[in-house]
Amino acid sequence: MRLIVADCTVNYRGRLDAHLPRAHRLIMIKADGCVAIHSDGGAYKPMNWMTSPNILVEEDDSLRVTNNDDELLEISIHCRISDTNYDFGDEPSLQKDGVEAHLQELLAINPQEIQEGLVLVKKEYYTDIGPVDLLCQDPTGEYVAVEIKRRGEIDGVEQLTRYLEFIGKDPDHSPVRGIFVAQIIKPQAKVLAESRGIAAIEVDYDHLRGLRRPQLSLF
Amino acid sequence: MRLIVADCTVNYRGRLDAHLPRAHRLIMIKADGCVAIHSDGGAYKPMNWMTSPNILVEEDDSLRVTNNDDELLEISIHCRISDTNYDFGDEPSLQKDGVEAHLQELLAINPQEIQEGLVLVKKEYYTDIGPVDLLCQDPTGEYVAVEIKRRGEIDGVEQLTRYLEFIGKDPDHSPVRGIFVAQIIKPQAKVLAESRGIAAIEVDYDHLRGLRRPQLSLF
DNA sequence: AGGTGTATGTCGCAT
DNA sequence: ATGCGACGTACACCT
Repeated sequence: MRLIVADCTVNYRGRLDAHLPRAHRLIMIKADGCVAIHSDGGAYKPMNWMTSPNILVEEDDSLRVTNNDDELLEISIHCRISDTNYDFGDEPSLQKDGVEAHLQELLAINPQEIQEGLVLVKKEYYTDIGPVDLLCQDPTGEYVAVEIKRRGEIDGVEQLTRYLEFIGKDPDHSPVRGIFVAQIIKPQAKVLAESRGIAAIEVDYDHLRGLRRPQLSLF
Repeated sequence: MRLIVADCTVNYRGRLDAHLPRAHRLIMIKADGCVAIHSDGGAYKPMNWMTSPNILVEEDDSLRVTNNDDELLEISIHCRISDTNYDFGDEPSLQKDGVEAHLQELLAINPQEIQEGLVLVKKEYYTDIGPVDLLCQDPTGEYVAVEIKRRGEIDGVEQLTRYLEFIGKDPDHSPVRGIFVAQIIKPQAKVLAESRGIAAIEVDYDHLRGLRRPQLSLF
């Protein structure tokens, strides 16, 4: 990783045009070639950048970065304050846990936690318009499309509505009803869902995590 | 801006749990207090971070960053390779051109560029479910809701559909039809829009920028 | 504080 | 390559 601290002016031309007037900034060039320009405030994200792959042409007083989408990042360096290079070696992989995927797994194993009697037919059921999180059947044999979110908002209801519209046209899986599942569901999303005949159900992640395997039926 | 290059281990606990095994990385602490941990590859964005405002507690061999949402970023420093601090002074503001807001302004001045005879009623017409980009009227007096995107995709059509549904219920602005405007509209979005009776119209930003004022009518 | 929309969103996965 | 959904999305702006 190369870190250049410099007094510089920056222009970007591509998906939009952007101009950074002259000031002191950090220019970060990573091993994969991506370039980012950070100011000292505002946000953790850079003010300007160019992702990899790209072509970097360096001169004494400038860096010109281009990619194959005709985007251009041009850095004029008025004064170089520092310019250091570090070898970081290998990066061991980042480990993450606890996102929607996990919630989906837990509910796939325990669909009865969504609604009494639900049985899983297919996890990640791929339709032409996108994947349905869980396709289930209820005790009457009716199909149930389940959309799972960490936080339930309006766009999730829209998404499930599209799936229901699509699956409803498929005679093999029709009739079908929808259930919108999330840890927390916003009032608007709840209203929209119910106005469309979609059940909105909140589930507790910690409770689900406690269930290692399907609950044994008492009957 | 403070830049620490160090051999470190990182843990984040909050909206998810994440763990970064021991390796060499850059720790960036900006003037506003936000903290970001960058590896040397992958992307311009940090592997882990904590936005401002937060509370940073520093010890010889660790940084502990917490915020008021009970999120925790914990950096154990095994070996400090460098630790430097820079004063960047003021950051003059970033200037951007070509974002949706500009497209919206240009079309608000020249609604006839969307469709012959359109007249602007209100820019950013706020409804209870969100702002409609442009509310216009056509020569017959019918209301026209215009949704503007840089790139036209399905979610934009959904958005406009919600607005139309809502405005349609308002006797003062009913009947209403919709127009979906973008520089480029994806085929699926075009199909979805037209299946809902919404016109999908592509406009040229550079052409619009050339029109400083409304075109004079020839008639 | 909460809701909604934008972003040079980025990223990953399936088709 | 394109389509689609998730993201610790972050962020600005309006009610």
